[in-house]
Amino acid sequence: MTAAATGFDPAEVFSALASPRRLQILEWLRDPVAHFPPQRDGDLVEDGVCVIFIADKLGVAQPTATTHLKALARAGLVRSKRMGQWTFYQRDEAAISAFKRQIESEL
Amino acid sequence: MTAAATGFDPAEVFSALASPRRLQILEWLRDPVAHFPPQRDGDLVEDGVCVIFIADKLGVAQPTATTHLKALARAGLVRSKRMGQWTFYQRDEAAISAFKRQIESEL
DNA sequence: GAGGAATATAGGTAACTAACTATACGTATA
DNA sequence: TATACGTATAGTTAGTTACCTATATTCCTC
Repeated sequence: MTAAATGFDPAEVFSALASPRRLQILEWLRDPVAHFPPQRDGDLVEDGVCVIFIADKLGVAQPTATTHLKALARAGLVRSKRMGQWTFYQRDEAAISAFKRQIESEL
Repeated sequence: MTAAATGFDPAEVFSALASPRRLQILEWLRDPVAHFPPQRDGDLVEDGVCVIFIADKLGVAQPTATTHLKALARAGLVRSKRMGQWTFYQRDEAAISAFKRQIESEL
């Protein structure tokens, strides 16, 4: 019931979080302006951060970063926004808060 | 700093939680009396639940259950207590609460 | 001290994950 | 319209994980 109600599969969310790389991404995305350079197209805060910035900062190839970001998105922790040739990723704060509440009561 | 202060490696704890089996174990251990038969040696609540009960209820072989339980113990979520030939496992509520607080502030 | 019981360890296999390179796809620009 | 750029997908490889069976270890009991 609870999983269906919130839309979370707890094991999937925990799997997404079970990676230093992905935890690092989530931390950076808490304050994109502090961690990434300005973007030409798309606002760091309003739209999110483009894949290449994240790949570079992580020190991994772009497809690897895409995989990590899609894992976070599948878990519901981040949202992606496609704008032209860019895909911007940002935290889904509402979903993250909902997940925290679920942990608080169920763990 | 935070990880060292609490003793948690967040990625390791999340890895431990990234398994339906292990989440199930943690849930059962919230109320051992409701989920397991009485034990001859060792109190379900005071001492914890023996490995075989957990293996049987999970429907896996005993070594598999041991592996899951050691993963939870390494993450700090459960404590094991050896009494004679039995090893009893119980939740470490203080550690679980500390982890929840860490998530609340850091995630 | 021999046998049995509970747990741990060892060893093996199948499935999954993380990383890479190469390439395809879609959009913008020259 | 050709080219370049950002992202996604495909394919490969190495490492990890989950499970099993078999066996070792430890402890209790007779």
